[in-house]
Amino acid sequence: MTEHNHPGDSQPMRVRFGPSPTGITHLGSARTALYNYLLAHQTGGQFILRIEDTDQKRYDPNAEEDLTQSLKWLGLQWDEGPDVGGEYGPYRQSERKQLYLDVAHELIDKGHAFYCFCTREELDKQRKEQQAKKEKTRYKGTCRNLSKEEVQRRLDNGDEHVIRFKMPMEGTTTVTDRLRGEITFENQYLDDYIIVKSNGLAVYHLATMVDDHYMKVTHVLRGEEWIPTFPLHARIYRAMGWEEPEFVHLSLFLKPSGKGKMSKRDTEAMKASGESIFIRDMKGLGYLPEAILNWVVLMGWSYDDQTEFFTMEDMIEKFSLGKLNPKNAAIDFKKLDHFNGLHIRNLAVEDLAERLKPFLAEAGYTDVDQDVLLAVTPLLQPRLTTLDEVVDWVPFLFDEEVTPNAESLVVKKLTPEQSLDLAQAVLAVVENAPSMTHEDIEQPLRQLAEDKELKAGQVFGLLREAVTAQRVSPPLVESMDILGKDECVARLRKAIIILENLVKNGANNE
RNA sequence: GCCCCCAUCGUCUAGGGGACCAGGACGUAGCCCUUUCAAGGCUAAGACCGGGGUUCGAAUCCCCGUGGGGGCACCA
Repeated sequence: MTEHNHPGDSQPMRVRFGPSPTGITHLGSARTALYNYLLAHQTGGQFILRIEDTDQKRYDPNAEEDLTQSLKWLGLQWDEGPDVGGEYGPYRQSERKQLYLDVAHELIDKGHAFYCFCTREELDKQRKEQQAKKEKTRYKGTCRNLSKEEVQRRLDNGDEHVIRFKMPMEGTTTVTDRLRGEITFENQYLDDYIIVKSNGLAVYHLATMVDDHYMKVTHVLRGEEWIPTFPLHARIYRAMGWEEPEFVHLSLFLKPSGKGKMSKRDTEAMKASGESIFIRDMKGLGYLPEAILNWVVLMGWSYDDQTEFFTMEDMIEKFSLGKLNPKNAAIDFKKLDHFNGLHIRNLAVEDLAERLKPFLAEAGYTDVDQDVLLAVTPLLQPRLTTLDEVVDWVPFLFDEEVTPNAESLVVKKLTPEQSLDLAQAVLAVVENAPSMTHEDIEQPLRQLAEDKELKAGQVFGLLREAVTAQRVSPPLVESMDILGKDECVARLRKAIIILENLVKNGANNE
């Protein structure tokens, strides 16, 4: 176990989030970005957004837009980045090509890197041979010790080439990860990694180290999938004589089953069941950014043995590298639902009402009455798990025509005739009440139930169907109050007609 | 196949040699509250991967197994 807190943890941290624009922003990225954001804000440092677009083949022009939209929606605004600038720009790797080349050449001059003219075909062949012989796969070193003259000759000749890092053949490389302590690799199992491609663009390994150095990044937070190439990264730093930042390799998110990382197939299966790991989808699914953040911050980090509800403010105050957990975590959407409910309940009524509007609009309720919305929102607040559920609760308030179901109007344990009779009695109570408030309506209705030797539930059940025509609804009396007495009376009359018809038809059938 | 990381309830986790017959949360079950549905309150079941050490004492430290995960590209 490493110590929990390092002396440098309270110094301003310069951290960066470096996504490659190749796909849709997902939960794993959101967590990395969040941790970075938290650290920067907690220490008064800077959160840098750097676009790592050195792979032109996989480049997706929509990815960057999706990324910035997702981060902004989550509330993770960066201090420096391609759109906002900063004194260490540019913040897009494709615009920093020369810088990487300069470092690569310096590495060559210092004897830490070399030009390689081997063709892909040769390389593939070598690799296959090694695999067939069950040997470790490592570059054979054909171009490792070419003479200066030979190199110059082939360069002048325009021969296609890459630049490789010269990894020692023997000895070990020890690197330090914040969560795991020292990790030692045997150099013989490492490789002479390509650091500049034949098109002249650096690969991740070079570009990112160069950027982190020149952008004065103090703490690198990245996924654990980078541990295998960590020795290369450390060696680049050391070869250049740069001071290494602190490296923190975060645990990976596993699919809900806990078996492996999310694959494309998994994400599609998820969508079918109304779940998604893509931030832009989660918005439409009715999740709050506050809830997503709260959920995700706890996948790999904890505060103490009790507290789990966190606002952004809480997280900024309480987050710490020392409490990070290196164990991979399976995604659990049930827990997200829980946090979403918690954060919905934590919202101010006006705020929640505003956030419900897009979902109402989606269902066709484009011009809802603001007063009605504000009146019903507190009733919905403890009942909603996701925002989209609002449409299940409010049709009775916003639909033009509300028609109760005849069968449902028949009260439990009563005949249609008795139900009709009861409905008329209920109508009388409602008509006589001065208002639809608890004080004016609840007690008379209970009295009615008592007089008729019925359970309160039977009376309220009939009334609920008549007034809302919904199987479930917000609390009845409050709902009636929102509707107003006149509307309640009208709906009750309509229900009575429906019951009368039922009784008539029932009689005919007999 | 080779290299690396990880290992506490089904899941997320607390745990830093004695405070642990292992605590919290989600989920599950039951009860209470209740006009529907929730929310809320209470309760229950549920875990230290196995084996060796070290130690008076191990969930905690070490080793070996096993299991899970990741990496082995002119992708990141």
